[in-house]
Amino acid sequence: MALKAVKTKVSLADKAYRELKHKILDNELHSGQQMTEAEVSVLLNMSRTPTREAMLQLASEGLIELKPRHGMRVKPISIDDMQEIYEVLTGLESTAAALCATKGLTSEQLSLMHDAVNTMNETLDRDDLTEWARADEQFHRYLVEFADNNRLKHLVSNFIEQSHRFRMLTLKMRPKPTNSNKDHLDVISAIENRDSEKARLIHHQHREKSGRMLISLIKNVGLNHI
Amino acid sequence: MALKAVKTKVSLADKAYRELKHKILDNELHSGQQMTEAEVSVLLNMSRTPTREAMLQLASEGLIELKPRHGMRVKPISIDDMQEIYEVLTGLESTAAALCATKGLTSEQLSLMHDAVNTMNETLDRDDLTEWARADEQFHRYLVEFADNNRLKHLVSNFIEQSHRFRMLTLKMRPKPTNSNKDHLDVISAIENRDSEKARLIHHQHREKSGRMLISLIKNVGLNHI
DNA sequence: AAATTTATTAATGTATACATTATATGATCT
DNA sequence: AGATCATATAATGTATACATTAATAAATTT
Repeated sequence: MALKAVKTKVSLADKAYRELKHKILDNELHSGQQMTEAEVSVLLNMSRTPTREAMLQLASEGLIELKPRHGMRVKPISIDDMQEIYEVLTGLESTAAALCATKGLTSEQLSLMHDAVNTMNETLDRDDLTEWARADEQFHRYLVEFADNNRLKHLVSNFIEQSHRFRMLTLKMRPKPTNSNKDHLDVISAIENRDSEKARLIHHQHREKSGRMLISLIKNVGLNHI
Repeated sequence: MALKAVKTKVSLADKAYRELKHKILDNELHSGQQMTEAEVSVLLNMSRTPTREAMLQLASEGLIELKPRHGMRVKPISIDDMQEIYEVLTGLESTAAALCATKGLTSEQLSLMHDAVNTMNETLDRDDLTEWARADEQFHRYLVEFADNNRLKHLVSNFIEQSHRFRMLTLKMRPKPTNSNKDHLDVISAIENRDSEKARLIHHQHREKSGRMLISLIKNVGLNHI
């Protein structure tokens, strides 16, 4: 039996969206950097139409801003922006934690969350902060995915992306996150016990605290924007 | 001195977006109704390009879904969708209530909220449910606006829009909302007392209860979608 | 009559052309 | 040198043309 190549047709607009987003999140396109539609279409090697659609989408997601006759600009994130982003993200994830406790999780789901906590411990032990951050984000994404609310999941994903650059910037500046996992385990425990208020509260305090710390780190370095 | 006409240049894409949105929210375009790009461009009397941009935006906001070669479809809202929407909306608005209490409101802001409550009482007294709903929504929008977080405000606005059709559908089916304003006043009081947990909790229970009621009303009529 | 195959049509995604006009540049004046 | 005005240019928003191909209709086979 001949093996057929699986061919998923990706539109150019979708390709443009993904590539631009990747360049922004990985700092290949810097904060404040401007590009006209024509420049973006040259960069991505396609006509203006799909790049324009991609840019409109990224603008609605808050990663870039569009200025007529000046094209797109990678949105600098001010301290106020960070504050806003964290307030929303904290509220959304706490809602997810509460929903997990209300709806209940399977043992497989709980196991995955424990795995993420274990990975965080291991990566901390060997001082691998990048991998720690990955496992941390994975834990948070599980929390939201298992809340079983697709709209919530997409919202949180967008806010995690918006916060990506300042989380990565501060990763090497912050104290080693040795207490993080106590909160994570307490949240898991509250979920297991179906205590939605406790799950919500613990996670809320956890997120609020880390948001405050990130913001003060950035302020202490004298940055107004990133 | 000659009076100059104030001219704000609105793009056709923006015009298309607003008109389509208006038609959906006011049920001029019915749930499940399909239109190809060409049909929409005839309806709106413009070329496909701006209508396409408008449709992409409305799709990302969840009011329509796009299906290649079939165009757009006004998104029917299932019971599950309603549940999701209310879970998110409840979480977001509760976050706003808590933020209002944390940040504190001016006496003007508090006065506006009291005005909305008074309007609700008056409209209830004369059995004007449509105006009551307007005042109710106004109260909720104040809550979010005064939380002073632009991202949160836009999110809530989008979810209020998504919930608009089923709120309007159930408006005449629901019991007269005689207890609503006790909750509203309690929230205002908690905000005045700078008690963020209490503001959050009261509002959360309030929203959760009304969400459950709306959903059960729709189920009792035997509808799976609206 | 139902199932399968073939041909045709039309819908989208993209590229390109065009019109409008904001912005940059250059010239002139103070 | 700085301010103002005029002009040219280029960026966007829109319309239109084109290529691809999914979906539908028609023809053929069972």
